[in-house]
Amino acid sequence: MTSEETLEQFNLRKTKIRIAVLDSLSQSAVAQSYSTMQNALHEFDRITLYRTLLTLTEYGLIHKAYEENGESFYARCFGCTGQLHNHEHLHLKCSSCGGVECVEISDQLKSSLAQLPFQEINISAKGACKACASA
Amino acid sequence: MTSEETLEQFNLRKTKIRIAVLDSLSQSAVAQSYSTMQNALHEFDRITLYRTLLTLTEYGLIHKAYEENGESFYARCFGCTGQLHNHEHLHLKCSSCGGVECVEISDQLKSSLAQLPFQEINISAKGACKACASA
DNA sequence: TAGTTTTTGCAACATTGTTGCATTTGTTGC
DNA sequence: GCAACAAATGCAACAATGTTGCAAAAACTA
Repeated sequence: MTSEETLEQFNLRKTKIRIAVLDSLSQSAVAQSYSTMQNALHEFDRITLYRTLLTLTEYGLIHKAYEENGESFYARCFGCTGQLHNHEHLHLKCSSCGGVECVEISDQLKSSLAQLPFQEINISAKGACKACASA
Repeated sequence: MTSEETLEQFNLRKTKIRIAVLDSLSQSAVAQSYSTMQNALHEFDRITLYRTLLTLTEYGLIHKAYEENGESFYARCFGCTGQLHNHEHLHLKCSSCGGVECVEISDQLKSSLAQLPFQEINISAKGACKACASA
């Protein structure tokens, strides 16, 4: 599904920056930081980018995958809604390239997590991402 | 062990703010945010607080337990060094009082995590902390 | 295409992170 | 306790991000 179709499905206006952000995150293997996106989308105002990220997060189209030292990394969200996120993965911050990758987790780990009496469980880790590990 | 003795053990100078920060975090059941500490320790300069947190983190006396929306929460660190942290717990952000609590995790979950080929594995969750759950 | 609603871009300000530097404080040897 | 040295503090200054208000522009609807 194209970014335009996705926005239409959620009854969101198809503006240039929303399409650009969704396109960019959809094509990216890793989650992107605010500053990275700001550089890539420098034709747009930074406040507009900020508000676009808020809106897309609110509707569950993207989510903040990782946050470190005040830097936020956003990823395209599939199978999530504004309320419920698909947490069948962990967020791996690559020690080599600095990118943030979503990694599937084992069934054993999933069942262990399912027993916890908490919501919004989030696992992050550091190591080598797929691209850097195979390089 | 008192905060003064701890600082001595690590060959760190026993300054007022270091003792105040260690005392505050040692007595606190939950991790404290930068702004909370800034308010509590307003007789000290905010840059000094910032550098104190850096130094104590570097020596493994405290650690950044949780980070959300640019707000960092610090906790007293026991059984950790600058290099290796004791990650036998998860960080629970209380939906009610906003505090961050360290919660012990099950052996099953520990063994699941031990199988992951990553370092610095960190789990955070949202729910009711001990104090708020029993209230 | 005109009218309505939403979004954008800009100004403005708050908070946090960060560095340089002069002053103050902690520590050590006498 | 005091002098001397090293380290830490407090302040100025600036960068990045977060956040709100508002007029202009763009997207949608009839």
